[in-house]
Amino acid sequence: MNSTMLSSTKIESPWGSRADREAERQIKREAVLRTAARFFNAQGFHATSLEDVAAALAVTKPTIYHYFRNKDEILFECVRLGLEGIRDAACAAEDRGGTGRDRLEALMRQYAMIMTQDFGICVTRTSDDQLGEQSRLRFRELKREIHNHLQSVIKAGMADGSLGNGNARLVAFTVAGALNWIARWYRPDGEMSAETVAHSTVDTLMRGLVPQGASR
Amino acid sequence: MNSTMLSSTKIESPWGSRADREAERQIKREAVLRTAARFFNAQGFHATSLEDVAAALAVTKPTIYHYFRNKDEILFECVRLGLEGIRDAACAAEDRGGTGRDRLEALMRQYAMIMTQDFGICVTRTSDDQLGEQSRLRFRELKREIHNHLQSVIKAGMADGSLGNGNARLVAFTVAGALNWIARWYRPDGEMSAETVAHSTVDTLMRGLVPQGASR
DNA sequence: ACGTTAATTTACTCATCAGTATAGTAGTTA
DNA sequence: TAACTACTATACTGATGAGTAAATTAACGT
Repeated sequence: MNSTMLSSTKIESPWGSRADREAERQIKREAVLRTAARFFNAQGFHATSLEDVAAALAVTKPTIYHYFRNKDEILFECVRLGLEGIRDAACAAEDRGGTGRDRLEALMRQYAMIMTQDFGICVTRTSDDQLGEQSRLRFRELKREIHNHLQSVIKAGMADGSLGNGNARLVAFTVAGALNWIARWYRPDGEMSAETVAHSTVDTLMRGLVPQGASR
Repeated sequence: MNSTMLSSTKIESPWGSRADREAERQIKREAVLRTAARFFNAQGFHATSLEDVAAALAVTKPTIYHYFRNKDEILFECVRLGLEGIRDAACAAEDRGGTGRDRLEALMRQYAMIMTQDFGICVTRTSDDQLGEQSRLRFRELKREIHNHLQSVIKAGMADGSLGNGNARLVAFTVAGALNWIARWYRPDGEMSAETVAHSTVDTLMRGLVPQGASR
């Protein structure tokens, strides 16, 4: 390539070095988070040292500290990604129209799917005592937000008659428990696909254990 | 009291010093376990030092080591008590007669109740990476045993028609998730009694979310 | 070429906490 | 009273791991 072929003023690349760098940085941050989440899920938060994470990425610990303030921030970002995924699914479900039951079903399916993924699993396995004071508050805030969405969709369904009546708060906990628990037992390398698990779990919750149409 | 009233050979007390001591020892062991379980539940296992536990009992760390080999043994004993409670409830439910559905309902109620208590909460909050190699195996063993009981009662109900058909393994996970989750949100000082929560959660699982008698 | 900034390393510090060595005390037995 | 055992405390060791200081290299803009 001959430089005479270019005009004197160099064309600003849309992938200018500034943005490039920033993108690189984000990619690296994400890699750290994903790796960390997998370690946390496999060995637990406290049993995972940042040296483990660094080694898995073939770098050293201070490199990680170049991207994150501390271990707490890493854990929080992991659970944030998981929780925001669920929250977004909840918002999408609410906007989607249909009966309360339809919306709840969509929400639960999405929720269940996230529970089979790295950051979703991390959410269920993280208890707030593992986070620092600030993160703990935001963690609780996000969880409460999701619980409120869930509860409100359930209430809507009870109101429009598409769901049976009951204590919406308690029903929400029951649903959340069943869905969250997926993260504890599901193995991606097992026989069932995530979709099958999600579908089937939602179905069980919706229809209950007693035979359909059974008197009571 | 006059010693001449007693025959020359002293009567061996059933509360002889030997047995007395042993009983004292058990009481102290239990106090340690209960205190430890509460700390574990409130702050997490790793965030709880044995000095914390000792201080709460107004003794020092080496005293605890006089009753337990190590921290791992303490955690394991806590979860063992919780898990054996559930297992015993499962066995009792199986022996109790009635349809599969009746037995499942009894089992779930008991299970739910245990999930509102110290050692039961400890079970749900403990992940096996927190235990040593040996304890981890026994922990998993006990959990599997419970899962098997649960699954077999569900299968029995499906077979005798008192429960709707489905994938028993997956249904068992759904049930276990909803029940285990109680330990995460239930607060004894809240509005609902443990009995109410247990009853209501079981009811939701049994009847499902859709209105009864709904077509589909 | 030159200074600046991002990225990464080696080699540390520092705190925490599980677990122990050792010694002292109280009650029991002979 | 002497020896023994159970129990508890003081004062330590040792390992682990979070987080940092400082030096090094690579990349970029001017």
